[in-house]
Order: sequence, then structure tokens, then C-alpha cells
Amino acid sequence: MSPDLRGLADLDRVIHEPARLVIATILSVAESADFLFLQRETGLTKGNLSFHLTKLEEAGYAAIEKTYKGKIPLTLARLTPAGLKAYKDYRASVKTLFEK
Amino acid sequence: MSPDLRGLADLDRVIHEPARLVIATILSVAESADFLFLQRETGLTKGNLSFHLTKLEEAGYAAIEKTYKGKIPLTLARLTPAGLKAYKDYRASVKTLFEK
DNA sequence: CGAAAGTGGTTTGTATAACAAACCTGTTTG
DNA sequence: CAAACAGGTTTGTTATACAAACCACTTTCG
Repeated sequence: MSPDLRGLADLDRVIHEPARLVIATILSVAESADFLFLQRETGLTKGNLSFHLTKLEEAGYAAIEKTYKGKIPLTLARLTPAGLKAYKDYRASVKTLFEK
Repeated sequence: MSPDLRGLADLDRVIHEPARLVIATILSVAESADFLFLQRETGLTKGNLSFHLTKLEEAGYAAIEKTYKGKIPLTLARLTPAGLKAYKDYRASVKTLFEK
């Protein structure tokens, strides 16, 4: 029937998690986004957003830059090339699965 | 920017799990499939396949019919109307998310 | 000036989850 | 009779998300 649905089930769990999927989707479009913007867009609590950004960073998928806007902390997140690739691969996998 | 990514992150976790997503995809096409066929297609162990089918059944998304082919047990699974709807809704949600 | 609220987190506790592996019953086949 | 197959259930481990509490610093408001 199908080449291998087995392989397709093998989705990247880092991206697969809905919270991170939304974050990755935003970052794939937005280039760079600050912490509060992400929090408002995703509806996540600070703790969870922080947690998921750390996960993305640990996976090498996101770069977190902590700067200051004047004296207020400003945290910027963006996808790394690896992160963008992982995101695109994920989308391609899902697309393939849905073509069945 | 977007209407509400918050809502989109709200994917149906029952369907979202990759193992069940693959099962649901197969069932959405195949009408009905027996246990061993599903096991071979998904690459899951018996225990896990059983577990996920039970989850789908508990959610009201799958109907499990235990019959006999002669004297050999034959377990058939198919999606319920609610299951097909949930699957289609899931696909629509993902599609919407990916259109950003 | 003092309190509140905003920024950007870390830590902790809890509940859920998947998954592998072991175990089980019954049946057919060699 | 032994082995293998069909179709599971149960158990134990590990990872996970998520909420909520806590913390430090800064700006703003009354």
C-alpha cells in the first residue's frame, strides 16, 4: 500500500509539540520575535514559554539573544538554519502523510 | 498579526500523537483494517498498537470489532463518524496553521 | 517616596504519556 | 508434543507538559 508509514510516524518530537509548533511557525515567518510578543501570540505562561524556548535552543533550533532595551531586558528569539530546516522537514512529513 | 494562533495550538491530542495519527490516516482511507495489518503498517508493537486502539476507542473515535476467522481471533478497527470528523478537523487545523 | 506592575525568567510539583518488555490464553502447524 | 502465531493485558520506566510559585530588577503611577 504505502512505502513506509512507519517512517512517517517518526516526526520530530521537538517540533511536533503544539506549543513549539506554534512558536516555530511564528519564527519561521517573523525572523525574530521578543519574549512578550511570543507570549501574547501563543497564550503560553512565561514559565512554559521559557521552557519551550529552552527546548528549542537545546535542540539547536533556536537562538535566544538576551539584550536590553535601555535598562529593560529584551529577549529575542529566532530560528537557526537547523531549526528552519527541521521545521520545513516537519511540514513536508506531515504533508506527505496527509497525501495518503 | 494572526486571528488566534492560541486556538490553533489547541490540537486534538488524541489524534496528534504520531502513532495514532498514522492509525487514523490508515483508517480514514481503509474503512476497516485488521490488527496485524495495522501492526505491520505502523511498525508498532502489539502492546502499543493495542494501547493506541484502546485510546481511540475510549475517545469514541474508533470501533473495535472482535470476531473470528474460523477459530482464529480477528480484530477489526474502523473509524467512527466522530473519529472521521476529529481526523478531518485535525487536518484542517494543521492546514490552517501552515498557511501562516 | 512607596507600591504596583512590567520584563524575563528559574524552580518545583503534579499528572499524563508513551513505550518496551514481560506475561497470558487459545489455536494452528510441523 | 513443541513451536509459532493471533491478540491482547499488565507492569515498570522514563519523559513530558503544564501550572503555579518564586525571584530580581526596572519603570511608572499616585
